Amino acid sequence: MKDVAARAGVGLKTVSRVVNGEPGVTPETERRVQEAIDALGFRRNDSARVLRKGRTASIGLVLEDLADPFYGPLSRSVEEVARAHGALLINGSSAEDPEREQELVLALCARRVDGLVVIPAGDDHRYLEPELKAGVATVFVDRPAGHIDADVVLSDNYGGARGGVAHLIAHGHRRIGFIGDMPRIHTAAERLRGYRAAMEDAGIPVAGSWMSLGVTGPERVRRAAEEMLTGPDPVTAIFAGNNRVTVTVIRVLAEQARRVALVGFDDIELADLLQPGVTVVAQDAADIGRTAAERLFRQLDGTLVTPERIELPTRLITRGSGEIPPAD
Amino acid sequence: MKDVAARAGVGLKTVSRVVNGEPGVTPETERRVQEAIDALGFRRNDSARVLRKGRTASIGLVLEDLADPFYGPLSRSVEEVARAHGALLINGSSAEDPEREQELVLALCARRVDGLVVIPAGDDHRYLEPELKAGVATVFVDRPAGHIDADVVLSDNYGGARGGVAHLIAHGHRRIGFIGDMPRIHTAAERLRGYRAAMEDAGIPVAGSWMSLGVTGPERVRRAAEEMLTGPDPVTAIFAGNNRVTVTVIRVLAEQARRVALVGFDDIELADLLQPGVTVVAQDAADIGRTAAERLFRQLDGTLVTPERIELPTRLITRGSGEIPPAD
DNA sequence: CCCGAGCCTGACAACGTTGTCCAGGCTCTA
DNA sequence: TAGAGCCTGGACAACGTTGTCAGGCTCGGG
Repeated sequence: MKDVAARAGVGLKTVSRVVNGEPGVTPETERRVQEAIDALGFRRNDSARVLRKGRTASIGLVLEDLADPFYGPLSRSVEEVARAHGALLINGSSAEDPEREQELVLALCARRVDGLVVIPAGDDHRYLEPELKAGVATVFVDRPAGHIDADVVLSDNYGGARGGVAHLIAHGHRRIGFIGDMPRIHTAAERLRGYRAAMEDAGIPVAGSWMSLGVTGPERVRRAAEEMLTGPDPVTAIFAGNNRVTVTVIRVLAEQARRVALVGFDDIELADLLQPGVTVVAQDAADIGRTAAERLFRQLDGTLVTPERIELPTRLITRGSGEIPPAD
Repeated sequence: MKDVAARAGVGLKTVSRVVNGEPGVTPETERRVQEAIDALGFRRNDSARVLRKGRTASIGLVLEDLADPFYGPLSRSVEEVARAHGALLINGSSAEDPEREQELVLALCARRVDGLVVIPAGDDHRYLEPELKAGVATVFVDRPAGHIDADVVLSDNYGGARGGVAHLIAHGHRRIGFIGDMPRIHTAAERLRGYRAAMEDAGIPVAGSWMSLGVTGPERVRRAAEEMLTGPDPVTAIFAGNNRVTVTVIRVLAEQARRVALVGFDDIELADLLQPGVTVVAQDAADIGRTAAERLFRQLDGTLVTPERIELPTRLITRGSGEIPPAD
């Protein structure tokens, strides 16, 4: 900028004015400055700008895994909202590791992002307290924050799972299996709670062998599914706790002789083209992201003060697999 | 930092030393400083640090659409490499709009990212020349840069498409349709070229009605597919130019009475579970991202100087749909 | 002709950090 | 015991930008 000023024969501040489109510059002067800028290939240094102004016009997004199809649309919708507010998006994957989450979040805070959208991996977020006090807007997504009071936007995991399992029960099933993630993950716990509630509503006692918790990785899901299908009290239907589980269960069921019903939590692409189509409890990732990001910017506006918990409804999409009657 | 220094009763520089783990501080002093840091919830301001040091330890990733399943694994692998180098990832979607691409890239340059990974939307990147000269490491991905000399990492689109079409020809097809994106997109053009080459290799003249170019959006793809299936010279097989096209074509074919062969470019999830399984020419998005990011950091190291074009091989995965014989 | 109002413009400090340099106190050796 | 050398700690400038403020200019009215 110094160079530009020198070349245009004007003061530093005048260049700054031109660069920022501030008023009070003669067209002639502006032309000279613009010319110098082009000639020198000058680009404003936003780091210095941030240092001076205090706002970075960027928000951080910490999620579990960018490669997971659930987070693609979510990131995208957060990005769109950010863009509408002139902000950039910095994002990182925690890989479901609390320590990595904290490391990422603090790195983002050190960058002085204006706000944070966090899909928590850990369950204690007290480390964020100084940042919150310092004015970093924060919205948690998909799972609530631990030990601090903060905005959270999530799906109705409990209600969705309950509805999905009730759907299976309505189609005559009583021996229904549940395969889900580690219950320390909030969504997994809530979906399990929904499963139990639906079973209890119908007065069906749940056998321990019907529930497989903390199961991750295709091989373990496969083993869990096979066990509940061939065990002493074999299930006639399976409720899959998330999209990764659903996919593996589909593979397992395709190998089975008897027809087993399936309802999965989270929609998956092409679910309607499979034979049978996969019935799912769908959540709208884009909507979740948009809602969270909008709340974030309202926090920044000052429009929003009190932390709130926003639960978005899920939708049961029937496509065939959930309507298969029990085979016993 | 000033406050911390005051509270600990030491000089500014000493705090800086503690924060950065520099040697030359007595354990006792360090303890006092650490205590003050904790008490005040101090976090180093990286903007100021960047301003002083010149490096931001962040890289920008500009892609077409974060929500596209092809880019999820790509982003993730870029992120992993960045993480290994202690850098954060800022990313944005160009939505296939050249202007938005430029806007994003320049915003990232203004942030002084150390490097850029760009999946180009436009075909003229001369606007980047001053930045390149200023030392911003840049790697293009998936498509080459326009009018500038820069690193590019991409799949062998030509060879992959040619192989995929040859596969159909080997199974007896002669009337093979091609549905692809706008030929101004490099990948689309290359795949089209591969299609033509395979047809020519087999001595098959291509009817104009077999090629549908610049087709985007499910409705238009659907119409294109239906036209080439029911037209005057109906095709017995379709080569789909990208994953979005493939998905729509699958839907259309599922509604057809006669069996039509299909090979798609890009793998899609659950392709093996469909009836029939979908034969695809797969590219390894994670590998592409990793290769690009590694080149980027080698540019930053100074290990790499001359721009290069790196073509990664594709892989034909046969699952059934591409092995259907012609139905006429 | 003088004065005040209004418009451009530029000098300067400040944002928070780090690199450079120097001072003071200490230990060790001759 | 004096001098050399090391270790610790601090003062200061600089990174590139912007907010503040004041100076100089023009113009119109009295």
